[in-house]
Amino acid sequence: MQRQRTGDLKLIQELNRSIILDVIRKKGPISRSEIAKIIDLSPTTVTSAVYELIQEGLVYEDGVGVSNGGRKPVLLRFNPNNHTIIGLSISNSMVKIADMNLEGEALRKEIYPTYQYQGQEMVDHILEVVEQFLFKKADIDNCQGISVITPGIVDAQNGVITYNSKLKLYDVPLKSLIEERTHLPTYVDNDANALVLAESYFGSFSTYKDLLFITIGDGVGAGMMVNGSVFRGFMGSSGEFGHTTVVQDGVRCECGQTGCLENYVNWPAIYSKIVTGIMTKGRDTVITEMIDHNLNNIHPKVFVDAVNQDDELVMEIMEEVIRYLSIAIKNAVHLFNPEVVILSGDIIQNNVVLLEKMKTSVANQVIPILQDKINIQSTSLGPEFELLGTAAVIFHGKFKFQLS
Amino acid sequence: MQRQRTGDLKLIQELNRSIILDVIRKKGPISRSEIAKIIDLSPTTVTSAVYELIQEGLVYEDGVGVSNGGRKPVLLRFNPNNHTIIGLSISNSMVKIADMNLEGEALRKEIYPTYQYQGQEMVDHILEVVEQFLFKKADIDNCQGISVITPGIVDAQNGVITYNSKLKLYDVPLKSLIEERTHLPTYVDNDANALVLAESYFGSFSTYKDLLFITIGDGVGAGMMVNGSVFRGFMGSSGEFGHTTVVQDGVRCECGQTGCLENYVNWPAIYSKIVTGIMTKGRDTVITEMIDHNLNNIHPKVFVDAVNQDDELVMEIMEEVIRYLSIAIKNAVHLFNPEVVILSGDIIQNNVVLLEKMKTSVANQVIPILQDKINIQSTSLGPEFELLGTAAVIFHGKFKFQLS
DNA sequence: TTTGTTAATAAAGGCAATGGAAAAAGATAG
DNA sequence: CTATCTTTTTCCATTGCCTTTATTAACAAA
Repeated sequence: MQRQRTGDLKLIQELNRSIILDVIRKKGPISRSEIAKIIDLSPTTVTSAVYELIQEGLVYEDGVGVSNGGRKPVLLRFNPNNHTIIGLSISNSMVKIADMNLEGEALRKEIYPTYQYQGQEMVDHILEVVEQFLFKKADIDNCQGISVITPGIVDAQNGVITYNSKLKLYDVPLKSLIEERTHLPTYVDNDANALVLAESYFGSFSTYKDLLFITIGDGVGAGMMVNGSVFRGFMGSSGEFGHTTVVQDGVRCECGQTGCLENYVNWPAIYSKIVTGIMTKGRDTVITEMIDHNLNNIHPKVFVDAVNQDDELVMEIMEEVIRYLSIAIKNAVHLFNPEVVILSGDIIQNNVVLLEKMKTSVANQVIPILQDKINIQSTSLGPEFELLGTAAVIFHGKFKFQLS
Repeated sequence: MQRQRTGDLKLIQELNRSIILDVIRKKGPISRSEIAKIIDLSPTTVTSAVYELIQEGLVYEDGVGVSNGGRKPVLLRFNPNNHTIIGLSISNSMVKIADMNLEGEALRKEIYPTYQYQGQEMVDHILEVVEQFLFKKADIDNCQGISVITPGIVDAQNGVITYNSKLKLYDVPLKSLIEERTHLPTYVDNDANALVLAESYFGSFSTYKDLLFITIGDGVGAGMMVNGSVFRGFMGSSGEFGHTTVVQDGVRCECGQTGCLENYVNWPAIYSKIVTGIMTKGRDTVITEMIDHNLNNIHPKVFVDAVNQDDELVMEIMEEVIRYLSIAIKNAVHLFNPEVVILSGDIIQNNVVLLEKMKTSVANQVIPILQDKINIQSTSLGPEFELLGTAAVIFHGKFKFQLS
């Protein structure tokens, strides 16, 4: 049993600073006195906390506001540019590394393919990328640390990649490996967990406290935010959403089971259905033109475009995806009752039709009382979502007060 | 957005007191100096905190321990008997009310049938029961409050029963209704949520921080403990585990869907399968003797006894229950990764066979890395589990430090 | 110019934890 | 049995953070 943190004076201060910084980030520009009113702290305390935050370079004064009948308020803003963070996103196909500010805006970014590396080769590749990147970095001083996110099961506490079958990474202590080489504090987390944090810090869902975040790509994963903090599960393997059973005695999955959601809705599944439609069944579809008769050109974007053109074949395929996905989402909603379900992945981007149909489908399947509360949205993170994920993890670890 | 609590000296004290009380409860009898060592607080702080706890009657000194080479330590114990709590458990068939100490041991207990009451009649019945019970109670002074638990969707924050279809209770503000009449602080919570708390406070699972608690009775519900605190979901409707889809196009459920878990594994389903086996199919089973040829005598205990006698018909039925339940549990485990899944309900009690088979079945269905970590146990709460549930809710609300 | 209001800061006081010293109560070596 | 060392608990002065109560700054309205 990990020891719980006890209370001392430092704890009060940390907590209050964290709350004040949060208010400035979310509601800035804002005056000291308004902060005091909002969170019910004495003006004096706010003043001294803000002084510290300004010293640390996290906050700056930015002119004055309009008077409410007396002295004009001095407006405070969050300053994301005084500290940098290094984000590293590992996916099956590539390694992205970037130097960012505290809002996840990239100052410099590099992308490397994974060269089909697996196991130790992959680990070496990652370490090499980090070292090379740091070598070119001017000021290490303001760097708050390195944040690594990856699919698979991660022990975030110890910074170990426990299990990633596609990259063949088993019990890789990435945190210590990177810290040894760089001497920078390093965080390692699961990608879906990081993305749900990012939605909360940088996205449109900052006011929500119970989120279910679902990514659909080569695999299907989920991240959960519960009572305002990421839920990782006992071994850090929560969110194995892709292996929800949606068909009894369905197709075999590499996990050893049959009928796993993943095999019905991930991109390879959709891709192969499109190909089958075109080649085997000789179906007429707008895709044939869009890809210039080259099947290798079928990418998620093509799928979405076809949906938006109301293509018959693609709509059929999408209906099937929705059918399976909505069963799994429905079950998760019954267990979790999140305030919003956020979908992400290439086939979701700009796909309003899918979102609407999904919402209807889920609403039709849940218990009556939840029916009109179902809220399914697309991710608000934009194209650099992985980087925002890494930034969120480090921001959370460094600047957010947590008891445990 | 509900305002977050800011830090002051009172917060520190509350936190430390709560931690110290917890240590004494779980590890007592224990000396002041050992507490200081365990939680890394200064001995001085422990002494003064313990002084307060003794003043409040929550802790008492109980003799001295063996010396470790110096002065003998004074041993401290948790004193559950100086405060009382009133627990009220509402189920579909009865209302239980009891006067208890802080460990959930009943001093006085009364059980009323529900008389098929529904809606307002039921509410009046509950209020009547509470008033009558309080009327006979000698010392109201030490009473910490009233705790009500009930199936269905509950807004625990505001103490409102949002939705209970069987008792036809919709948006009943029970907390205010009871507080108006009794002037005692009242807590209202969902039964499964309360039971998972009880497992953590009074059961064998106090060291676990991520629990999934499943009740099987007339309905099927789930309570979840996440990072050491109960997870209620956005509207308080988390844990609607009974409406997980386990069969496509299965039997119709009263929720409007088909194939809900509930209809395959709850007691009415099992009961009707037994009756069908005996009456329609003329199956030979030990049950016929056990119930003296009267079908009304078929109770969950009979089912369990038959299982333990390896009765063919009953084993078939149980295998079916396990098949459906394990699908749902498997999905939940993938999403949640709880440290342990706790099963409760009449058909689970003393049913080691079911537990073992369930464990095997779930383990065979989860992703490889989880296979040997699957931990499924029977509830440790004993026959008065509802009362322990009510006690846990009030104990948690009154004596457990929480930030939010 | 006077008066009233809002914003920010300064000084003093309250309070919880802490570290050091001391008291209480034994253990142990000789 | 005495002197010394340990362990446990408590007392006291100190530290540090928040709050209350002025005080100053800056402005609006009359």
